Amino acid sequence: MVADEDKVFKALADASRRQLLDRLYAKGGLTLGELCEAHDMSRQAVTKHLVLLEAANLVVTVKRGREKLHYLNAVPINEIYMRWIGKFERQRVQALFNLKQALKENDHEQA
Amino acid sequence: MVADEDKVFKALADASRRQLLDRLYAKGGLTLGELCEAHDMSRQAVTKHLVLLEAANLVVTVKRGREKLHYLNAVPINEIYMRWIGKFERQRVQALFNLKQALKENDHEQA
DNA sequence: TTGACATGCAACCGTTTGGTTGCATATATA
DNA sequence: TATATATGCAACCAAACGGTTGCATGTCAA
Repeated sequence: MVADEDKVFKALADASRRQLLDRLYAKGGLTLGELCEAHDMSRQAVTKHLVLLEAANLVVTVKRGREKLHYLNAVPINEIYMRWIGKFERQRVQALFNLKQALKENDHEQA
Repeated sequence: MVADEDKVFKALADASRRQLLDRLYAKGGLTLGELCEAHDMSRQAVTKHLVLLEAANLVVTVKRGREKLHYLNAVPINEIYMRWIGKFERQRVQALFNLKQALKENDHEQA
């Protein structure tokens, strides 16, 4: 589970891969060739990115004849949100308050 | 803005850095030394991680004497959620539906 | 069957990353 | 002032990353 989480974070760490997800968000079922068209790199580079996205379960594929259709799977993103980002988000206002409070206390200590 | 987004994603890509954020979430105002205690690496390694977290604006620091106090800043996480993850999250159910639909259509084509 | 098309696999390569060690600097305290 | 403590800076290194090129495999269509 934690290993999967790490895969997802690492998969999201690259701008090209986030772009691929954006494209699959806009339109599912694209082939490798179609995904390559919009990216300024070799087909093999795109393939490598897609392999990582698949490993992180962010992309699901279906083979149709000699083509491979790609679909976005947002579930892992949801999971990360639920068990990680949401925690910070829910505490955002509180954390800001704590920070300001700490800075204020620090001011007093230095004064 | 996009460059910042990239910094945040890259900062979150490392498990050690996420751990540091977790610790600062649990308790703010920790010094570098205190942050090092729980991690099985050299102080300088932790420093490097904190530098990246600061550059991504995920951690804010205050110097107090010879100590440096670290605080979590969840704002960038919130921004990423707002303008990136939320998009996918909102479409999650719809995307699953689309995927199933596509698989069904694919079945029909192959049959 | 033959040729074109879509994808897969593997070797290679420069750069970035995550870590180390050694030394320098700044601050607190006896 | 002298010494211990907390942090900063820089050089170095192995491994991972993001990309390339070349070739192999599988599938459609004439």
